[in-house]
Amino acid sequence: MNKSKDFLRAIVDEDLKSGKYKEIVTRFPPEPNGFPHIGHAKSIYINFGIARDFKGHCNLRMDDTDPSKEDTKYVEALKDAVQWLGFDWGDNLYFTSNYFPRIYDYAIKLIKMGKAYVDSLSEEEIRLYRGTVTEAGKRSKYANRSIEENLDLFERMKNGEFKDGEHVLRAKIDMSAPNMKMRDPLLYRIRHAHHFRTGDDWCIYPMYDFAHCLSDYIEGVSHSICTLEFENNRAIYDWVLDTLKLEPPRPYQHEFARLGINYTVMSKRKLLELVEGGQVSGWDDPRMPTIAGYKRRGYTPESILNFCEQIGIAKANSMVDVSQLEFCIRDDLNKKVPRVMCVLDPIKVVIENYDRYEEIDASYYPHDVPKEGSRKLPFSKEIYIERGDFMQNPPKGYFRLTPTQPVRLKHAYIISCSEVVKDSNGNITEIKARYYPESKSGSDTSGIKVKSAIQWVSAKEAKRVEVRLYDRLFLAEAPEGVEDINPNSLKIIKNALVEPAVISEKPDVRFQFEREGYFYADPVDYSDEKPVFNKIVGLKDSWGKKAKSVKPKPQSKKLHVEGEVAPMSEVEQKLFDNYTKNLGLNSEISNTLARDEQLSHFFKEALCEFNSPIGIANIIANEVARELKDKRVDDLKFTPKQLAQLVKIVENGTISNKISKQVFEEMVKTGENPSQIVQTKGLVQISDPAKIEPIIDEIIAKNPDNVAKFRAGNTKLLGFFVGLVLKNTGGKANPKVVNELVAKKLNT
RNA sequence: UGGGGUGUAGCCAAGCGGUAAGGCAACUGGUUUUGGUCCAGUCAUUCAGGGGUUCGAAUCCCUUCACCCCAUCCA
Repeated sequence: MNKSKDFLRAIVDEDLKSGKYKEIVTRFPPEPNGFPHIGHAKSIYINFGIARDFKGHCNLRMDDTDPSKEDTKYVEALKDAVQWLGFDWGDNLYFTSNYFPRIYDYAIKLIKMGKAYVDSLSEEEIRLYRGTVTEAGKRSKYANRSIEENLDLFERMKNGEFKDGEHVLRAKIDMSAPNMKMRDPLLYRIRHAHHFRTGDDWCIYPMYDFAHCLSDYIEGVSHSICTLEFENNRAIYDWVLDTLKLEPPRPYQHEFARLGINYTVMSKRKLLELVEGGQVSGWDDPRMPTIAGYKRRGYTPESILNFCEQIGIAKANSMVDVSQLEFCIRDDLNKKVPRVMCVLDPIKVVIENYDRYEEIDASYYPHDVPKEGSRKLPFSKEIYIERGDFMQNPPKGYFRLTPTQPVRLKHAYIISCSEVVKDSNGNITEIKARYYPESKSGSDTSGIKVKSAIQWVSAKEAKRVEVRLYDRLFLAEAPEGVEDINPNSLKIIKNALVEPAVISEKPDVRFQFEREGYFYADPVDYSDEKPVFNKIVGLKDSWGKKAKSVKPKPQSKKLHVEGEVAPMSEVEQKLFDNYTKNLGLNSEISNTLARDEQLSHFFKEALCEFNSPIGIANIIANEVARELKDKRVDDLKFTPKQLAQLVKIVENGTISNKISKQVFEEMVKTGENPSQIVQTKGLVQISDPAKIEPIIDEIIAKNPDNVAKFRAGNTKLLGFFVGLVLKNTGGKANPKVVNELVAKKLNT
């Protein structure tokens, strides 16, 4: 119930409450230049999910401002992905190219405002003029063209009078801005290319930074959610919208960390490399982290959505473990999918004492899956079992068939091994076995206990199928490129054997091959003549894990280097010395104050009002410093004098230190006098034990569990009780007194 | 290096001055005709490091460190 919201939802919630927006509008804005991957799924889930949760809507917008890379086939793939994941954009499918005329008009407006100019520097020069991260850039000599000239040139750019690269339109912002993105960003470039939607109507195209914010605005988007690498672009986003003085409400950009999953790559470039290099069969290769890949592999949309839900949304760059995804698909399929039997690596078993043929009625689902359904399972003298399910010299803990250990054939009888037939090389070619007639599944009266039940298929009735086993595409946890590729990521088994029910089923159905994993009929290569199954994911395998030796993970202890602190100036040093030697401040506080001119000045003034250096210094170095982080002293609503008064009433015991923070907050907001605030809010400290004790008694009575825990030695809980008492008194109880009383009462 | 961000367990991730949520992974044990599922339990004396403020700090202040993003006429 009390589920915590992610930071984006918290922002949306706030914006709705404050009345900033009437309706929440988000958008999923991919560039149609490649196939969507699971990172897009996260973005889709966030944008459509937030819209759904707040009863707004989400637009699907193709960000098609670069005609050289985009294509209709990608817009189809993108639409497919959104639909497959179960989201609906309704009528809200848009293209940035729809807005080209309006974006052009906005550009004209900027030119007329003197905020944009046509630059005729070469590409090379523009880069040079931009400067570097540490050096300011310099403005182009074309920046001071007249508005008329700019208008004329821009129109002629649009009319196709110039070649690619001859001119660009740039925003006139600041060539020395510390944010590189703000150094007169390009707004339009000339590109004589055929656009897949607007054809040859345009030969100038807006850049992302100009088109995106305006498209959002045009569509009435409220929250423009994108990934972290656009943080620096937010300044332009705001600049364009603000400079144009567009009628509110306008959209704001918020960034989250893109999805990374280990043992795979997620960038379009690297994905394309795999496709073009032939490392995979295409964008929909079941090993690809593309939506098309997962779809073909047999992942369900529910499992992907659930994965997106589980990984959360935050701003920390992170890499999610694939096992989290694998859990999601197993978890989903476990509840849904029929169990059938398949033998991947067959070895023949001849049941010497069985000469009949029967069809066993076998349930598709285990007892714990509440679904109905069964099929006829043919059983006969000759069957196949998995080669790995028999061992002549088994290790300890082996549960399957051995010369001395019987095993159950799932849904059928218990058998035991009577003879092992080998070829001249010593390889096992056949197992002779005997069955126990009274051990039939469901009516077992044999009394034989087995440790395991294994899958099998009847030799005559079994069907041959191709099974494709997939492993991770890369060997490295954070692969760089093809050099890290896993050469064994695909293993094809041409002649696996399945029970007949498997291929009589209709396509697009998933199975669990019992004890093996989940499988999906390949939607591309499957045919009646040649059935092909993709392994979606294996079952958890605690035996296989145990059998393999587990490698211990090396744990490195974090080492830390102490960095160098910048030296103080002479003035600062003098102040510092004065603070420590004459006023008795500790070095940390002295340091903070001495190094900040605003703080030291504030301190000096406050001291004139009330001479308590330590008290005043503490609150300035802590609380005032916080307020001054994004403000200047002149913008503060309270004065040094008022601050000194605050310290005074703390020191004379009128209010507690805790309450002083509350009073301070109020001073920040209103600039009122501290004593006034204390009076109107009734914040005077309660130190009388007689008033506090009954509250403590009540709380102790209400929390017997925690009292017991405390008495059992969990002394951390003292804070819990103190907190409750303080909460109960509105923070007014004297915490020192409360601490003492609580400790006393709990210990008796 | 200037600017913008981020550091909570092996991996994600809540937390916003008062008992360190949850999921994955891992590990016990139980159930089981899947070595699956399910169930019960274990798994952070501590939040990148160091200091400070406070009765009390993952949360506030100072400082150091590490990592990511920005110098495409890509998005």
